[in-house]
Amino acid sequence: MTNATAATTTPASNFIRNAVDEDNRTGKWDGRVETRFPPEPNGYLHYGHAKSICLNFGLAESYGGVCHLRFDDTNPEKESQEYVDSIIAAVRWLGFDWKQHLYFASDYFDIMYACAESLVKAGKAYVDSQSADEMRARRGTLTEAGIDSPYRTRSAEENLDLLRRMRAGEFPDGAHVLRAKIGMDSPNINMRDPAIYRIRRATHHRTGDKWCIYPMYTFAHPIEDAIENVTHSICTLEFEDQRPFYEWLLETLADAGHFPRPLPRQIEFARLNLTYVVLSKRKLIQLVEGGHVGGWNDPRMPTLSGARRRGFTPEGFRLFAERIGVAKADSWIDMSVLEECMREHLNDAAPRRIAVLDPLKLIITNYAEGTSELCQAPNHPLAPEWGLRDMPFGRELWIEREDFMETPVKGFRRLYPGNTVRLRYGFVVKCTGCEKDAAGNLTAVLAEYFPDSKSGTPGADHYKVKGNLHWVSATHAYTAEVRLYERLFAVPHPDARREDDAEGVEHDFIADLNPASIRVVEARLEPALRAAHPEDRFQFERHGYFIADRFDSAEGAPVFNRTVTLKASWTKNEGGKA
RNA sequence: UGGGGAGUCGCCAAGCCGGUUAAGGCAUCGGAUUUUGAUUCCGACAUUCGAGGGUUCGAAUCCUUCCUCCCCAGCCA
Repeated sequence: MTNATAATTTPASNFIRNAVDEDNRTGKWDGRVETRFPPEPNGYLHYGHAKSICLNFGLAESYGGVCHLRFDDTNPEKESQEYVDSIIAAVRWLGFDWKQHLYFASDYFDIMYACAESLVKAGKAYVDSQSADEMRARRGTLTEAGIDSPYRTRSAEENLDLLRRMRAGEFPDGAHVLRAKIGMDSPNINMRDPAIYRIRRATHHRTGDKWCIYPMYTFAHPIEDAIENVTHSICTLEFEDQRPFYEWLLETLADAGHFPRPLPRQIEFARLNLTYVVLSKRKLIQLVEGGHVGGWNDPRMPTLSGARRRGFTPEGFRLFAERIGVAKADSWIDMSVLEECMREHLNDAAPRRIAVLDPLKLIITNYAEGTSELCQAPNHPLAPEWGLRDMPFGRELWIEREDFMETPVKGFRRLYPGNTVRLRYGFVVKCTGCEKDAAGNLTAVLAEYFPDSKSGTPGADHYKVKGNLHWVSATHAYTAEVRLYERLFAVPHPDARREDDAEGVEHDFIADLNPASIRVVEARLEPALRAAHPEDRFQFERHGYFIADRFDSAEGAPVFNRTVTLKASWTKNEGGKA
C-alpha cells in the first residue's frame, strides 16, 4: 500500500556499503559478505541494538551474504543463559535469520588459548604479576607515556610456564595477567600492552568450570571474527581506538599461521541516540530495580521485549533503521521518528476497530427502546478485500467524552447542541442537548437520528457533515482494560546535565520520568474485539494503534496496550485549523 | 594538554581522489481528496556545506589556521 512495506528495497548509500562495494570491486573477498551481531549475553537488547542488528543482518541480506549471531561470552561473571535466550528471541522476533551461524565465543576458548601461547612463544605477550593498581599506575596518562612493568622482560619460557600454570589454576584470581607486548609509550593508550587474559574463577554458563582464565574482549573479538571468516566486523565508534590492536593481533596471528588472509576488517559507526528515553544499561537497570517500570518488558521500556509488548513491529524497526541511516557523526534521533515508522507500518497492517476510551452516554431519543440493528464497518478503509464486520447500533451508545462540548470552542466540529454529525458507519444525528446530575456533571448527551441516513443505504450520502464520530452500542460493548502509554520521559534529554545540577553530580534522570507515561482506563470496545488474540494489532479509529497484551490477555478477554497514537492536527486546547 | 573520530536545511543524511542549478527521507508550511481533524496526493522548503585564509577558470569537495563536539588511562564489552 504505502512505502512502509516496500521499505527494504533500496538501501541508501552509506560509508559501510561503500567499503563493501570497494572490496567487491577489488575482489578482496571474492564478493563474499559476512557480518556478525555479537552481543554479550549480560542484559536485554534495546532499541540501540535494533539499529546494529538491522545494519549487520541487513547488509548481509542485501549483498547475498550471511550474518552470524554470536555471543561474546568472555566474562562469565556477568553473563547467563537467560540473556542468551532473550537475545535469540529478540533477534528472531525482528525477523532475521542467522541460518546455521549461531556461535559462542566460549566455543573458541581452546583456539584462543592456543593463540595466546603462540604469542608468548613469539615473545609478543608476557605474564605480568603486578596488581591491577600497579598496572594502572604505570600505564601513564593521556599525555604521558607509561612505564614498563618490571615483569616485562621475562623470558618466553618463563612466560609460557606461568601462562600454563595460570590455566592450570595454580594462582589466585588477580595474581597474574597475560599482556600483549607492544609498547608502553604508544600515544594510543589501548596499545600500551593491553591485558588479554585474566584469572577468574567463575562458573561459565556454557563451559562451567573448565576454565579459570578468560580472554579479554580486546583479544577475543578479533579472533572470533577470524575464526568465523567474517569479512566486515561492524561495531560502534568507541572501539575505534581498539582497531590498531585488532589489526596488530590478527596480523601477528596470521604471520604465525593461525589465520589465512585477507583478515576481517573492523568498521565503526555511531551508536543510536534517541530522545525521551535512556539506553544505557546502567540506567535501564535503575528503572527496573527502582520500580519505576513494571520490568524489562514493560511496554514503556526501550528494550526489544518492551517494544514487542508495546506493539512496535519488526517492520517498523527496519524502516526506522533505514530511515535514520548509518554514519560516523554523533546524532540524536527524535522519538517521533521511531513512532512515525511504527505508524507507517501499522497503517498498512492493522485492521480498524472502534474503541471508546473515555465513555460518555449518547441517547438517541427518537430510536425505539429495546431495539437494535447492525451496521457494517470496513476492516480497512483502503483494503476492501479485508471485508466488513457488524457493529450493533441502538438507542444508547457510548461516545468519546471529548467529542461533546456544551459550548463549543472555535473550530470544534463534533457534537454540540444544534450540530449534526455522522456516527461513523451508522447514522447521522443531530445533537438536541444533554443531561446533568444534581451536581451539574454531564451524564448524557441527547440526539435525534435520521433514519434515512444509515451508511451504505441509498441516499445516505446526501447528508453533509463535518464531524465523524466513533461510537459503540452501550448494550453490546465489551468493557476492557486498555493501557494508554506515552513516552517514558517528559524531557528530550533525561540524561543531560542541567544548569541547576550540582557540580560534579550526575543529573537525576529519574526526576524526568513522565508521570503520565501510563494511564489505565476501562474502555468500551466494539463486540468484535472480544475475539482478539494476544498480539493481535488494531487501529482503534481516531485514537491510534493498539495490541492485545501477550501476557495479560485471556481467551475471550483481551486487554490492550496503546502502541502509539494517530497524528493529531487538532486539539480543543490548542485549537487548530478550523 | 597525547591519541582517535565528527561537524552539509529544524532532525537524519548523500555528495567529499575539484566541474552544470548542493541527492533523498523525516519534520514543517500551503493546497486537493477523504464517513478516521488519520491516510493518500500535489506543491513549497540550504546562493549554501563549523569559521577565516589560500590554491584554482572553477571548491562542500584540495591546502592552511582556528572553533566546537564525541571517544580512550577496566584484570568490562
